[in-house]
Amino acid sequence: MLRTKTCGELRASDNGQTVTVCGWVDKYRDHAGIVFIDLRDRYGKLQIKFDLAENSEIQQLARSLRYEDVIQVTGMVEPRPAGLENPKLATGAIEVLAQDMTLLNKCKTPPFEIDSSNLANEELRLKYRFLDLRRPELQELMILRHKLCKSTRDYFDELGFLEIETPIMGRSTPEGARDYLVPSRVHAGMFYALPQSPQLYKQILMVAGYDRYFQIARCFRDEDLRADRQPEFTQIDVEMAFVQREDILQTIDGLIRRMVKDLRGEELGEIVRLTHAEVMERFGSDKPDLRFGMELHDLGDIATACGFSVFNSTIQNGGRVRGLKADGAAEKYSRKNIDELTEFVKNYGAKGLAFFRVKSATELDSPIAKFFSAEDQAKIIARFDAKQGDLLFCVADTNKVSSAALGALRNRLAKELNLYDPKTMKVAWVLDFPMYAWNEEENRWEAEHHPFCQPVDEDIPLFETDPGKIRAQSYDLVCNGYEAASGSVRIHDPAVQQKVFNFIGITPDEAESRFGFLLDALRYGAPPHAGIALGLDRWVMMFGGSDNIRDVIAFPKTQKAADMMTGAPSDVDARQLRDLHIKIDAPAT
RNA sequence: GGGGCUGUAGCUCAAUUGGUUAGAGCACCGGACUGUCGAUCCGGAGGUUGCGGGUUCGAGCCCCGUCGGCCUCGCCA
Repeated sequence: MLRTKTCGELRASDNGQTVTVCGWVDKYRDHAGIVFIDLRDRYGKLQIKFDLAENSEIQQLARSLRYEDVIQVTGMVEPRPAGLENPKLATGAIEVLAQDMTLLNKCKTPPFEIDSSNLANEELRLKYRFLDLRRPELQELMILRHKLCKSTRDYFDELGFLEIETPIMGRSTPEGARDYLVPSRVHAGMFYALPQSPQLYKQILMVAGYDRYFQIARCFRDEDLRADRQPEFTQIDVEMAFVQREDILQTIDGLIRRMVKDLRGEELGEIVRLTHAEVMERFGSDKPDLRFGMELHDLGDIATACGFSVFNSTIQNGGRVRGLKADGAAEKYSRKNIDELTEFVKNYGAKGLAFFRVKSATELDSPIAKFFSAEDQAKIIARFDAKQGDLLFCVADTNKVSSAALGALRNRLAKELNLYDPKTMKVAWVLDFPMYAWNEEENRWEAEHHPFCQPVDEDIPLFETDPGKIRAQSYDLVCNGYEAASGSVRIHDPAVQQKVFNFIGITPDEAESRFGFLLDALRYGAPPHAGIALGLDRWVMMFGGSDNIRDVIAFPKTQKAADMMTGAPSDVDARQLRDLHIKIDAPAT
């Protein structure tokens, strides 16, 4: 070992010890006769003192140190003079008087300063990820991620789960996200697909008798990125046999409580259970942020009879008029601000955004107030339980658009109005998702969750009459506006599975060719089983208070799925392509 | 595929209505300084304004194209 102590662990009780520490020069303060170096490693920072009177050779070397040089220092732990302790540092009560120093490696002048208070642009930081990862804030997130994995493994191990790895190179199956493909050298023209999730493997593990499985599994989806989506990401993947929905919910409740306990030392509050229909109605989103209220209200009855043609025609056409209330925000939002919000909701398909400032307990102030009778104005105010100074927003549109627009508006307003403490976590289950959704473009029914999800038994007759009403035995766990986990009871009857494939337009031949191995497995004594997968990266974000998934992944990709550090993806040798029987047919640039 | 924001010194930013030699802080280099901790003080060097075209007497600023980054809609069983 090149060191006897780390930079974060020395305290006043270590006074008098001779120690050897290693680390990076975080700061240097050169006073000629005395030089201070703040030495940094991932455990903390430590002040090293170089005193001319003690050793002039080391002193001269110390004066040449620059940011991010790597040094090894041997010296004596000393108390700092009274009044000169640094309360900002855990090691601030002491310093190390250097007796010997080795410059282990010089650092080129860094392209940006390792300083979270003045961040360089992200593109540059991603290119020099090895420098950005030195920031204590990112190191904290990596540590948090490790702890979350450890907590997960401990929890499942204690419950008798087995962590089993599944292949990265698998078979491409239809449905779902676009696959990342790996060409086969041995089988010309054939491809492996990277897993979008280990879904089929874990179900087959259930058939194989591994009734409690989990895996911290890398997943790949070739779709466009978002602030919370990377092309490769990590799931805590779970599956259990001989269980019902309730068993999964309770098992995962336990996991979340364990994580909160282990990472924050806190007891998590209630994990409420809501239905999909309820959250769409109350929050306009299937992943509502429950840290604040600001629920949606329906104005359909008032809209039908009011004098505002936009409202009553929307209702006549089968649409909805709904709205939400921003408490006391009437004066906080100028007409210009509201115009911006109007543009904002247009992104979600809304044609406009009606607003009312509440003038009194019975009167509204708005460009469209004249279309509403005194009676209607009072009704609207009562519906929102509004008071003077509140600001009301309404969207008149299809059910889907009004939900999307108001759901997004709700999140935006809450953020702007600081309606919640970003550190709190509000976790809830969303149950009873619809099983299928009609795909307008492809003119067919599509699985909302995935094709292996078991319908609610009593809804099965609806296949013949009203498939859109069939509820799935699926469940999402939402936290702070993120979809944090998603799962379902699976189909274990091959006949039901065949029926579902058929319903979503996969012919028996196709099902047999694409999913034959699963159907076959189901025919060989498949136990009833259910499972779920948690988005590990998102949980780290939530625990770490980050709103950017790149912060919680050591080597993330940019929005165009590129790695700025390594330059991936890249072209390859002609030889490699020849081996893989591949000819490039890219559009000319 | 669509919408929005963005690119000026190594970094973070500024630069009036299109107008002189594109500035500041930090970093870097040199010097001073024995108790600093965002050290301080003095001095210096540092620019293809992402790239390509256009308009103009004159472009960091306007126009067209292009490349990269970020947010977002679609997409993400």
